[in-house]
Amino acid sequence: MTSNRSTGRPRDETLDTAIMRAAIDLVDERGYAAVTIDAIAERAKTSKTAIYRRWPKKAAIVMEAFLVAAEPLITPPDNLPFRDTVIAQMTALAKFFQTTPGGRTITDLIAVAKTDAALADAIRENWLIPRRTVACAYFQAAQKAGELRDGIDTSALIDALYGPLYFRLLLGHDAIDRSFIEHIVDMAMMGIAPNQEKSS
Amino acid sequence: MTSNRSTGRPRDETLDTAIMRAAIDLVDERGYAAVTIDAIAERAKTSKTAIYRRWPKKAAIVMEAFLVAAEPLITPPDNLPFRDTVIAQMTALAKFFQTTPGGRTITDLIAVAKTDAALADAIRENWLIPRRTVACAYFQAAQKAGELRDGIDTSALIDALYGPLYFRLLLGHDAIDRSFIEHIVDMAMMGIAPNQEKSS
Amino acid sequence: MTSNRSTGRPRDETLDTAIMRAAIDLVDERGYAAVTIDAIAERAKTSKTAIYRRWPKKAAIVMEAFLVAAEPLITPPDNLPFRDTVIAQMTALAKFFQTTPGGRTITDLIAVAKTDAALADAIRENWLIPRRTVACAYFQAAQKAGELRDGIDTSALIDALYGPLYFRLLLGHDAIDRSFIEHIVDMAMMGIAPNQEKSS
Amino acid sequence: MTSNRSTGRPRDETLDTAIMRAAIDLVDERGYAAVTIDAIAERAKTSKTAIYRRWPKKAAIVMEAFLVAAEPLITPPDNLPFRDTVIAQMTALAKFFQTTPGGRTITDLIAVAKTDAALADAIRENWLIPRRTVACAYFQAAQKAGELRDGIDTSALIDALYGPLYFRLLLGHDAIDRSFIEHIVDMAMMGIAPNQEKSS
DNA sequence: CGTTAACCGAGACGGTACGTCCTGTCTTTTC
DNA sequence: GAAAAGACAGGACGTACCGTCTCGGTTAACG
Repeated sequence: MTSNRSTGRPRDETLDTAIMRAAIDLVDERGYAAVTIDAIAERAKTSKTAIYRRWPKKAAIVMEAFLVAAEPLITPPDNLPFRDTVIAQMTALAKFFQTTPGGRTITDLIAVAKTDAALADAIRENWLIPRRTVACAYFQAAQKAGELRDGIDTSALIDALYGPLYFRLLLGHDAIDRSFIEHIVDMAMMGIAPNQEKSS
Repeated sequence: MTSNRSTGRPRDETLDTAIMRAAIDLVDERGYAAVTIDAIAERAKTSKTAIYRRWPKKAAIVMEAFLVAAEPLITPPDNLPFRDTVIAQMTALAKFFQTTPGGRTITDLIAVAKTDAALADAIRENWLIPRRTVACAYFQAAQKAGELRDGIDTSALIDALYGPLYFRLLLGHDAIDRSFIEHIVDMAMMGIAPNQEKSS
Repeated sequence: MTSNRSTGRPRDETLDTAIMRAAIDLVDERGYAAVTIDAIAERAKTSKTAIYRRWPKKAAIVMEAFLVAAEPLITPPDNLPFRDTVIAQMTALAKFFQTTPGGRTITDLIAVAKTDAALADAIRENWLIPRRTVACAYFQAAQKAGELRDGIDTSALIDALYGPLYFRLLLGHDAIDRSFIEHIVDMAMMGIAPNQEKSS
Repeated sequence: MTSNRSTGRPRDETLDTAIMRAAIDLVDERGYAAVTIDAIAERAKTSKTAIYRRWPKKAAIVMEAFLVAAEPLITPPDNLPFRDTVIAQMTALAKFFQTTPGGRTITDLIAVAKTDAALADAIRENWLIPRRTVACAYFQAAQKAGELRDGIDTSALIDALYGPLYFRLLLGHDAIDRSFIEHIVDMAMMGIAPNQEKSS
């Protein structure tokens, strides 16, 4: 046990959420780099001390706030057809990224993670891997059910589907809309589907 | 011609390259965030003045240095078969990203671009779009030659191929090796190839 | 009471004096213009932040340091004869100017004050006027006691006595010694003394 | 002979005056410290090069400009009474200091001279000593003519008269007007005049 | 029911980098 | 060879944040 601290003034737990709320709002308003700890403290009507007592650095606050803001893991419903399930999942993710303060934050975090190994680990372990695990399970089930041809690397498949989405999100060179998602899925699908024949 | 300024001491053009060289080396050694303008000036044996006369901020120096380093990368598509050509291009890009100082820099630039609109524009216009244009032309030629089935959005195709690559590059959750590239290409290929037949 | 600020970490008051000490020593060693804020911070073993929190500019630091150094200089006029009192005061001032770090500083301050109205005000209000007020009171008492002839403008008298002293101090064209002070006083005295008669 | 340079483009002698004019005007407008060499060059519609070819530093330009602007040495007319002559000389000096750009500059020069020994020398040799020499001669003649009592140190007398004037000029604590000058002269006079008697 | 210990706010602390400004020198073309 | 234009190295400026610290003052559970 790390601490069974019993005496002393207990932490004000409303502060945790107030700080994360302030952090994620400010990041959404100004962009990650332009947000200072002082500004977060001011917005949350608290002090730097209270913040540093909870998190070691800005990235950690924003990371936790992002995870809280993120939708809980959704296991894909089994009843829909394969294509519809994949499109629904990708659409939900795109919507989260594009319409919520928390979602817009992930790109900043990914960006900063390039110079912050601890943050990179946190993103992978708390965001990426859980989602990949779910997706992987779904695809392997589909594979077993004969919906995917043999020889598909499910890990590469996940990247083939979600990679383009993150790519446009991070580079911003083109829209992430229904049409784009369908194109990506269909291009993958027809390669994934078994039983295809080709004339050379 | 941008300027026909004739009087006054001309700029020392060796300084331009010296500064960019220093910048990109330092970024490679210490990481983008840890590099200061003073350090660049010292490494390039010049002064901050000379640097600020040329570029408005660190990102601009590094961006130009990156572009110079990446210049020789554009290889005209050769006469190989479609699949080989695509794999060769992607492999070359992956190699640039992973083995050269300039290449390792792009992720930092993409990161910073999230809070620097001018840099984001610069990346799109000077790096991304030129490459996409070349790729687009290649794919459209292939389409005309009957190597792609109808209905393929070449823009989405580019993202389907390169998106996964950038995705792993930026998130670092898995390796970018020969096998991965082949998986991505093959998944795309088999959906792209015309004349396929499927039994549902 | 200047402030009843109660919260927050209190200022380290030893820093105030350490900074002023460093400032005035450096000015004495190198001359006002050659002293930098960084050098003061280094000498005082503190940071620029701490200095700028207290004073807005170099002149303000040095001004306050000068005043602190000059504080003990104000000696109440004693019971000596008029001429002796005046000579004693002028000698004390000359000695302060010529032999102490703080005293040598005043000329630099007067210099800078020519392009710094706030400093000029500070010098007048905190240095010049207090001393003139004391001197003025002394001369008016003497006037009442019949030691000065009527029609003497005490303000002009002060300038007549101290003006030559500052003049030589600032221009440095000649020595400020006992003999000079006596000459000045005697020239003034004989014009000031009422009812004087002289035999050639 | 220093140089009988015959070849090459001759110096543009109008530039000398243009630069000095610009320098002294700018000092008058903004104060010595706020004037930069670049600003002088711009105002004089010339370049820094041309300035540095002529003078080694800002102080030297301004010093020479001041001397040019200063009235030529005036030997006091013999025909006036002693008191009138002295008052006329002091009034002329006060007027120069207070109403002309050049005159307002001297205080800045004296100020800067405290940290510039070469300038201090220049001021003494080119401004102060010539004037003191003339005044000294005048007072010694007066002394011989019996207008001054014995034992007067003419050097101290000059300081007693002009010191208060420079003092008010430099400190700016009070006006330099006709009344002030008369007070100073009269206080000195009555001490200087031999054999004087006073009623009441 | 007082002690105790951690919390809270406010803000000072040492430190680092910033981007600007000025200095005095230099390098080039033009006159 | 001077003039003009402007680039050059160097160095101080004053500002902004960082992450740490020191205060006076809560706020509960423990004893």
